[in-house]
Amino acid sequence: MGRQNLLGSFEQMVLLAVRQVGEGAYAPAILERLQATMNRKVSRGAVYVTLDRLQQRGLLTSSSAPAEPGRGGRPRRHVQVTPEGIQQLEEVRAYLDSLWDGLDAVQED
Amino acid sequence: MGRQNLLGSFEQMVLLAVRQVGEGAYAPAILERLQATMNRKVSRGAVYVTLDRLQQRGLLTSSSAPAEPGRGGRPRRHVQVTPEGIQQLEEVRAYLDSLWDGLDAVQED
DNA sequence: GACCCATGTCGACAGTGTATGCATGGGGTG
DNA sequence: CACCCCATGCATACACTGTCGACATGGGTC
Repeated sequence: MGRQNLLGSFEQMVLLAVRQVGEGAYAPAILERLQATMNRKVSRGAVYVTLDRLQQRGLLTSSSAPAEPGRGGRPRRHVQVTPEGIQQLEEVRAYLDSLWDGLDAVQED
Repeated sequence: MGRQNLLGSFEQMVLLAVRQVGEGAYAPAILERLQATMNRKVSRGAVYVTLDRLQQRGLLTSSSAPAEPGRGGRPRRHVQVTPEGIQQLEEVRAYLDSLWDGLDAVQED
């Protein structure tokens, strides 16, 4: 069983975007942040599905915000990264950092 | 077609491990490096398959080394990351760095 | 040549990445 | 207040990645 899975690349980015957006983080805002960073289109569905899966794994929690005033729409789903989520983010980063170590200097060839 | 895919987490790690091992990089050595870094078991198959896929995408090249002396075995398959591979590694890292920006400082809450 | 070890390759299946399209809930407008 | 519209969210589908276990191959050793 791969129950010790690493976060995927996109999952990491979504979690990080959630943290960056902060307080009222919800899908559309996260999406925008992602697109701005990666400089390319990201589909809404991709974000929602990833958010769902992350939540099922306990890496983030969500709460339904009581509908925004102004232009209508369904109540927003606010998400927040859990400590566990933060921990996993840091874990992957540590691995990558460790593997990058020493590689920046010598750009072979 | 998702032909503009990001490197997955594991793919990144494999590519980085290849670069770290350097010259005679081949699966078992890469595997060992990976396990040491992640501090957990990684199956040999996972490494080989990933190496294959990465090669098919042109992110690394391989050459069959004329069998090692000493204790027998099949000829080793030496791999090397291509410039394109390096570029993609840097791209993902840039995105992640960008998203991490500002999150280390304030761990309030 | 029987056995063993180091490598490499296959095939299968779960998990992640991504897109398209449907569902829902209010706000305007006539 | 019926309808259209827009902002969100959700569901489905399918390709790509992550992982494993088992099988294949090629040389040493005895």
